[in-house]
Amino acid sequence: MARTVDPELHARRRTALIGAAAVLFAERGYDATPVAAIAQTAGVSSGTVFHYFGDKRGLFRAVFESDLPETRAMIARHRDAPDPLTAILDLVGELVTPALDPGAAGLVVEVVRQVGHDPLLADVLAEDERIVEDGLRHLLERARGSIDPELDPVSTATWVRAVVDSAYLYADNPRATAPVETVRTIVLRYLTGHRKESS
Amino acid sequence: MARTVDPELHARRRTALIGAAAVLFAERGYDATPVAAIAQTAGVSSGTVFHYFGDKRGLFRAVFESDLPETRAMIARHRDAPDPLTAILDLVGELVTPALDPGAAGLVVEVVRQVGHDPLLADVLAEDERIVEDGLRHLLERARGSIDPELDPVSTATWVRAVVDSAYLYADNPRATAPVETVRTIVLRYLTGHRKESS
DNA sequence: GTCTATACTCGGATAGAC
DNA sequence: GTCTATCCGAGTATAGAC
Repeated sequence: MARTVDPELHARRRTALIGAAAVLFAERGYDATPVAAIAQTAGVSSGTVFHYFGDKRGLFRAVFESDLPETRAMIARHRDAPDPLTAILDLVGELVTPALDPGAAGLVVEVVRQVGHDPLLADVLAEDERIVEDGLRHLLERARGSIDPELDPVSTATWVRAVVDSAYLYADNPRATAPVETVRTIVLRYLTGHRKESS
Repeated sequence: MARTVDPELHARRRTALIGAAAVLFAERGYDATPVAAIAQTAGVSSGTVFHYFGDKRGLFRAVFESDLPETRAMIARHRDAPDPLTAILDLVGELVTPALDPGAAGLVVEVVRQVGHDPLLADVLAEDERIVEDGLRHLLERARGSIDPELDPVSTATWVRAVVDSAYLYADNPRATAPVETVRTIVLRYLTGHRKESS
């Protein structure tokens, strides 16, 4: 045995690296970002990166693994809210908010690029999707009374997620104004707009 | 002057190549598809591909350039329809329909991957977006009376397009059932659902 | 550093147009 | 019959995998 590292320092370095990786991968793209640049931004040596994450791919994956706990917490927070429809809208708002980050669009592109090359990354993303979709489905079932009864909770949960994702796709489109408010409105009207149905 | 080729044969070869390229790029991805495989599928030699499209990138681009005229025609067809709201919904339906194609999801991924590497491809896609968004904006302005008056035509046209694109993003998701009908419903309710607004 | 796979080139062959 | 745009496909240079 040798030196045991301060676990708090360890965690701080991890988050620093993940943060730097998210920014640089988003700005310059995965291939064009040397691991050394990320290490330097985070203030550690490039060897440390490999020690923490195994390889460059693992670092990229960690960016998304790191929000799994947050996603879980977010879903848990809304799961048992008194008004399920309001909970769905608040959840949707929270899900869209990170799309306001300037790097969001860049990261989306890199995810699409990399997911085909890294099955483990695909697993991480699938897990994230599962968590969100389960939470939405549960809330949709609870909201049965206040939303369109024709909407099947399973496919509707997927479509709500689809609309949320479109905000990420359009994150750098200047005409896609007020994403949080707009996506909330679209989802609210989709779920409740079963009155005035023509055509 | 010398040998002028039968223009019909020329066009047939072009479409055959574009069709084969669309299928193979969607199935195997851009990098993993040799030009020779596309040439063989289309029944021409690999040299002909370069003769027609310049380089591999140009062939990929041609897949999307080739539906610019169709997009223009589609927009023109709906532009002066008597009922603008119905026209918007029909247009949305037509825009989503190609997402039913088995290759749609694969092609979307490849577009996202390639667009950063090919400014000319970006131009083609931007032109397609411009055509669709102009058409939608025009119809939204005409529909002023029958839709939510708070909706700004410019940003709403973009958001409608965003919802349409989400159907492509989710084209291979088995839970995203009935994309044409669902996207039509989402858009209809978004545009007209200004009654029951709570939260 | 080696080696495979493949994007692209190029000289020659072909098949109309005149 | 000649001339040349078009097409073919083997060859080459090279980028990426291991």
